[in-house]
Amino acid sequence: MTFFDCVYQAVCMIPKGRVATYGQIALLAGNPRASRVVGYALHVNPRPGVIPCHRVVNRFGGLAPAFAFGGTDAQQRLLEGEGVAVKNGAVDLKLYRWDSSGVLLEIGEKEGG
DNA sequence: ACCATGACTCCAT
DNA sequence: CATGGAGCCATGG
Repeated sequence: MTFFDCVYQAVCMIPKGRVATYGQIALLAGNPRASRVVGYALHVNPRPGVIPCHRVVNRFGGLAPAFAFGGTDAQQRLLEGEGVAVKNGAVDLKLYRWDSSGVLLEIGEKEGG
């Protein structure tokens, strides 16, 4: 089990029609400072089609400059297909940002009981 | 084995 | 408010 795997799991937790930031994924993965590694984990994206990396954006809601499946355009199309409006290559986090706080609590229960 | 790079983000000045 | 530095983990030469 590597940090990458944790990232993939966290990304898979993102519900449809919502988006999450690298910071959130990094936090769920266990390292709130590893946001950079999260991007890299998605960059290599060993499981395209299984990992909804298109639901991952930066803290500004900006899409990825090098989407693994095809490109930034592909990510936008996927998001729009889920009902997420994309403007100028970015989404409204205030509208679509996924509330991972609930998941954090679940993790805490598993960790500490 | 070592050095450099990368879909980022927070902190200090 | 804007700029610069550090942290994280894995991959490639």
